[in-house]
Formats: sequence, structure tokens, C-alpha cells
Amino acid sequence: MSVGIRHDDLRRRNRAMVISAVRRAGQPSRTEIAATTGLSHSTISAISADLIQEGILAESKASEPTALKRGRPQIGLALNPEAAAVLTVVLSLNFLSVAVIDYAGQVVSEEQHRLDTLVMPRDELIGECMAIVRRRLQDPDLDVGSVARIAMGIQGITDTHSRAMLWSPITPLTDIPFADLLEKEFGIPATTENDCNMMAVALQWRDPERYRDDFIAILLSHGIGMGLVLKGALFTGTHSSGGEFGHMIHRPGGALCRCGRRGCVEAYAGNYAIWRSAMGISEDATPTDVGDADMRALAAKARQQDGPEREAYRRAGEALGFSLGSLFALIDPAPVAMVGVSAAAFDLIEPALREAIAQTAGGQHSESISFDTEPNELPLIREGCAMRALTFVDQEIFAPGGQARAGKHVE
Amino acid sequence: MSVGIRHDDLRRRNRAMVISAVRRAGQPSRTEIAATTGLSHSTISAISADLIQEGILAESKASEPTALKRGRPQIGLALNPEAAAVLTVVLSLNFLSVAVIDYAGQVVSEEQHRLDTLVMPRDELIGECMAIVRRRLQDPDLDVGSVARIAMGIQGITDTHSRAMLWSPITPLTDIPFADLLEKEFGIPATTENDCNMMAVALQWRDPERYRDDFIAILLSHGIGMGLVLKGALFTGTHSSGGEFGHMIHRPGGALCRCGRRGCVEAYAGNYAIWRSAMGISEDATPTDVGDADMRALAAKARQQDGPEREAYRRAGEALGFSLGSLFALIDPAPVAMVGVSAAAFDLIEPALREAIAQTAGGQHSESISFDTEPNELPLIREGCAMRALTFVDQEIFAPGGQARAGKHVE
DNA sequence: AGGCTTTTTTTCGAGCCTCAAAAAAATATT
DNA sequence: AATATTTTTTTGAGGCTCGAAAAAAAGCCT
Repeated sequence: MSVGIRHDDLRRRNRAMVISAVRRAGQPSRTEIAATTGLSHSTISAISADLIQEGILAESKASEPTALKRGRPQIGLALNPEAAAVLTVVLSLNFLSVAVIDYAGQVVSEEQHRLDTLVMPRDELIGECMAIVRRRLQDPDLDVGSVARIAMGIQGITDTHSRAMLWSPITPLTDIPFADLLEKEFGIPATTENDCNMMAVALQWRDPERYRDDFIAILLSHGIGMGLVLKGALFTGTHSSGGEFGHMIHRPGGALCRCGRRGCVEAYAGNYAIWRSAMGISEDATPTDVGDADMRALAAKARQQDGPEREAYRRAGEALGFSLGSLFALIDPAPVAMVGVSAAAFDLIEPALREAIAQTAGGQHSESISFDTEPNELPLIREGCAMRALTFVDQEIFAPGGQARAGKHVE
Repeated sequence: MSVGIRHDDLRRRNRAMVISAVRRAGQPSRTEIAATTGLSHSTISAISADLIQEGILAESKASEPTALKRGRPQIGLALNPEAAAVLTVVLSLNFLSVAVIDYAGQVVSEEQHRLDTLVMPRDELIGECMAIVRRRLQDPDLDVGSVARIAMGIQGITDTHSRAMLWSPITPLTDIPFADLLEKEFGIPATTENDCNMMAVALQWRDPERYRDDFIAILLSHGIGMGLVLKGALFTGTHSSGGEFGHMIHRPGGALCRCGRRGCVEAYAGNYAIWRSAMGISEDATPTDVGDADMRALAAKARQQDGPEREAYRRAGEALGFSLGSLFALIDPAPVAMVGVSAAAFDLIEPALREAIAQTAGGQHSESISFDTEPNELPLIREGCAMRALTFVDQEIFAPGGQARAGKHVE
């Protein structure tokens, strides 16, 4: 049952709120923080004095060219980059990348690595992940505060508590508890996050104007994934990362999907599905991975002339449109960001998509639904992981105490 | 942006928590409240003294046959039935019902009324609603505390803020701001709620064991509706009541739905759709309303022998199964309550439903998905409205102050 | 019956937290 | 140099929750 508010929670929450206001605003003055949080100046003054004394915030000496105004000039408060650091791990098809990020959000160090995820045995895959993290952690250049959190973004389904990868299209392996493995190996709290969810988190930070309370990030790549933000919060399943938009049923008993089932959206709109359709291969054929370059070539050909290639994109658009319509029937329409290599071919997809969505209950105002595209998902996933980890540090380490009161931060 | 916690919010929230604990538990002692809320005994003592003094709670003199225990006996705290009252209005196809309910949740007075919703002009429909409410409010037997809240449950789509009915299958009229009309007429704060959402709320109170954090209530009637509770909270769309499960697309371009579109789940599983299919009427035929008695007869016939009737239910099950599978792909599987006249025929629907759902990503563990049935939706809707209104009184009237601090309750 | 034990509830003082108002600080304007 | 303006800090008051201790209200035991 929901629990009462203890007296100590008050300061904790307001501390977290101040930190969050600074992270969001960049260099707000105390007065600005008071305005956005609704707390009094004295409270903000007290809390920020604490945070500065603890080395979490710092007064920004950086002489911003503030407009000349009468009165005492505002002093900007900024996150102290050295207060902590976080580490992101992004594991996607045949690709592993790691970055160390300081408390202010700047990349300090990074490393990337190609590997054959599809065929690697379990121990080797885990070993590679651990090894690349270890190398980054032992980097002598790394003099930023100790790494306080690891966020791993994985293409695939994770559990609600962000502990494990349950299933992934990039490997036949299942149920790898990456978070536990990382914590055990490095003694640093870690989470395992779904890639599309991290895309959504990143978009929220990148463009809070457009992606604020309700929006959808859809990954158009080998598979079809979705990250969903509703009422300002990331939407996840009750047991898993959820939002498996790609496996909503478009046509019962239809085309063969990579997941082994039939008729999923992905079986019409995933890279392999578009390819299969364009090449005139049977819908029952086992999906094969198609390189990004091949997909770009396919899109170019589809643009050049009408033919099976263009028809393949049309069918993908139709599948996406009807399924988005079904989704919108549940949650109401929201802005959409199309991410991934096939988002670069969205011009080929959009007409059929809009035509389909207009035939659904969720697409009632289909012309007002806006789409944005972003061809490269990896930077988004990393940014999302970074923000996930950083906000964890903000809330759980620098404003600790929730239920199990953690050790106090000592200066 | 999220707002800081003021000092006065603390007491307010804990007050609300105590009230909520009492409503949930029935007659908890102070000690029990302290345990469930996590607050200290002294705090509970102080808050409950206030609440008793204000006439919101009362010590239950009712000599419960508590097991003989050593020590000072616990004093049960109960809601004071006379602290306030709420009024529920349920408007469904050709039927209007109103009830007055005391603060403890007991029905004090009620009235029901048949009317032709499908053909009534706007003014008349609104007039009937206002008249029946006025009669109940003026009932001389009504000596319970003044009515503090009205909750109206309507079959159809409402807006997020529960102010208006946007669209409904029971009338060609649209955009009726019932909440505003009621408030203006009677000066009592009111809301307009979606019927299926209220069903879900009621189930949560009726059987909190089974329907706690994640579950689905599906109305199988003329149309197909859904109320969805995720992570303990009612799920609504971003602009409307949302959860229009009945208008997810089952077969793109398929059977004609009552909403004018094609291929919706409802066009296969709504009463009219089952009837149409059983009678061998074309899928393109305009939907007609079918009486409950006819539906019961149809189900009986389907049970009796294999034939087009049984096949119609099978097709309904298939549509429901694939769509539930798509839904579960998004939110993960959860317990389902089937409500409404066709829920009584769930035995005819279930086999095909399970077969279909097993073919979807969301139905991975389809055998573990459990269904419960409840043929009568009206009592559920009324209960849901009652609890909705009562918890509003709990939180907004008896623990006021959120942002715009309301006048304090004076004894 | 009367004292003892057990459990619940209330009382009381301490420690925090937030807030409003006043004071201090820092700069532009006159 | 004095004044005006705006931001930040200081200070005292009031409220809230908590822990400990006291009070209350029973059953238990001799």
C-alpha cells in the first residue's frame, strides 16, 4: 500500500528537486530554482548551500554575458562535473560501445568494439562486455569522480526492474542478468535497459519542447521497437520492458516474423521484411539480416522508380499505420519519432502509413499526427542511458533515504 | 515541472493516507493504520484525533467479536457515514440510474428510469439526467450529510479530465459536458467517467486480491470496451478516457464496425457482430442493436449444436484473442475480467480466444492468463462511480490544500 | 481480589524543515 | 556618492513527525 511521508523525506525530496532543476535548466540561479520548484528562497538557499558544500553543485564562475540589469546579479548554479561519473554500455547487433560520462553529462572517455553477437557463446558475450567496461574503468586518464552507476542499453526485452535481458534479437541467448553481473564484477550499481526506452528518454532531454509528456519513439531497423512516454513517464510493461509494438498483430496468420510467429508488424516493416517483400521472396521465408548499406540502396531504388521496392515500403507503411492506429485507440495520438536506418526512408513509408492510420479509430485526426525522423539510433541510446544513470545518481545517491536509508554522502 | 513539497503538504498527505487506510481496511485500529502507512503511532494518534473531532472518522462502538487477547483492546476507526454523501449517475443504452451513497459507501437512495437514448434530442437527454438527479437530491428521506460530489458513468468516450462525454454509442449526440452541466445546475463538483474505467475501479475494490496492480476489465456487450489498471492506477488516454480496445484493428479493411470503420475488434466480437455472423448476414451490413434476451438465446443455441452460431462465437474469440495478444505485447499479460451479457457466453468464446492468443507475442504464457466473468455490468459501473466520488471527497475535501488551498473544513 | 503482564493509545520534548520578513550583498542609475 | 533594484543570506517562528515514556485498558495469575 502507499506509504506515508516521513519528516526526513521532505528534505530528501526537495534536495532531489533542486538537483533535478539544475540538471534540467543548466545554470539556473537560486531565484530561478525557487520559481520552478515553488519552494521559498530561503529553502533553496539552504539546500543549495548544502549541495555546494558537499561538492555536488558549484557556483558557475563562468561569466555568462547576462543582460545588464540593475540589482545584485544572479549567480548561476551548475552541476559539479567531478561530483561523480556514470558509465554507459550499449549492446546492439554486432556492436558494443562503452562511454564514461561526468556528472555534468560530458563524455570523458569511450570505446567501441565490433563483435559477432549472433554466434557468440554466453560466456564470451558476457566476457566481452565485462572486459570493455574494465578497460574504461581502469583508464588512467579517468580522474573524474568515481563511477557511481552503470546503465546498459540492450536491443531486446528486459525485465521491469531493469536487471536482466530476457530476450533479444541480437543473440539466441536469453535471460542474461547483466545488471547483477556488472554489480558483482565492479561493485557499482547497474541497470539493464531496453534500447527503445532509452531512445525515448534521450529525446525527452534533447527536445523537451516536442517530446515532453506524451510521445512515441519507434525504431525502424532490423526489428521494430518502441519507447513510449505517457504523462511524462516512461511506459513499461508490468513484467518486462514492454511496448513490443513490433509484435502487435497486423494480419492474423500472416507473414513469418523473426520471432517465429506470424503476422507481427515487424514481419511487414522490419528491414528483413521490406527486403523480403522487395525481392519477391515468400512471406514464409526465414528472415535474414540485411545490412544498412543494402537497405539504403533499396530505398534509393524505390525512390527512383515504382516497382516492387516501392511496394515493399508501401506495405511497411500500411502495417505501421494500422498498428499505430490500434495503439492510438488505446493511448490517443501523440507525436512520433521514427529512428533507425529505415527512418531515413520514411518518405517512402509515410503516404501508406497515413492512409492506413486514417482508416483507424486512433487516427481520427491523422493529419495532425506529426512524425520526426532520426536515422541514427546509437547516439540516442547512449544519451538515454547516460541520463538514466545520471538521474539515478541525482536521486538515489545525492538525495538518498527513500525506504532503506542509504549511507550519507560525506564530503 | 514537478513541484517541491511544501511543509503543509506533509500533514495534508498523511491525513489523506489515514482516511484512505480506513476506507480500505474497514475498521482498522490506530495501530493497524500505523503499520500500513509506515507512520509513527504518535502521528496516527494526532491525525485521527483531528479527523474524529472534525466528524470524518468515528470510533466504532460496534463491539466486534475480537479474539480475546491480552492488552488494551484495539479501538476500530470507521468512516462516519454522515460525514458526507455522493451521488452516482449511470447512463447506458436506454437506461438511466441514480443513487445516493453515504460516506461509508452504503446506498441511501436510488432511482432508475428507462429512456430512448438513441433517439432523444440533446436537450431532452440532458433534461432527463438533471431531473432524476434533482429528484434524488430533494428526497426528504435524505438526511445524510450534504452531497459533496457527483460521478457520472457513461458508456462512451470521455475526456482526460473527466468533464465531458465526447462520443457515445448510445446516442448520436457528441460533446456533452455533463460534468459542467451538473456543477452549474446543482453547485456540486462533478465528473464524467467512462463506464469501463469505472468497472475496473469497482473490481479493484471488490476483489483487491485478484485485481490489484495490473488487470483488465473488458465489456462484452453491444460494443467492446475496456478499463485498464496498470501499476495500481487507472490507465487513461492522453486526451480521452482511452483504452478503446474495441477499436483496435483486428483485420485491416475487414468487417464493418458500428463506428463506421472496418476491421475493428468490435466488428467481430460485439453483440451485433456475433449476431450478424450467426445469422449469415454480410459483414458489410449496417450493425443493428440486439437485445440481451436474443443474445442469451443465441448462446444457448450455440451450446446446443455446432453450427453458424457456434462459429460466430468462435470468430469473436479469435478477434478478442489476437487483439488481447497485441495488447499484451504492449503491457504484458494480466488477469482479465470479462463483463457484460456476452461474458455469460464466455465458454463459447474462450477456446478460440486462447488458441488465437497463443499465436501472439503477448500470449507467450497463454495458459497462465486467467479470465473471470461477470454478466452484469451496471452494478459494477455504479460501484466504480461511487468509489471514484468517495475517494475524491477523501482526498480533495477532507484533506484539502493541493495547490489552490481550499477552505478548511470546520466542525 | 489485587497485582502483574501485555497491548494500545496518548503525551511530551527534541529535532528538522519550511516560510516570511528582515538584513546583507552586489550592481546599475542618478 | 547616494539611491534604487534585485538577489542571496540570516533569523526567528511555527508546524510536523518521531522516539520514549506515560497512561489506559484489558486479560492472566496467584
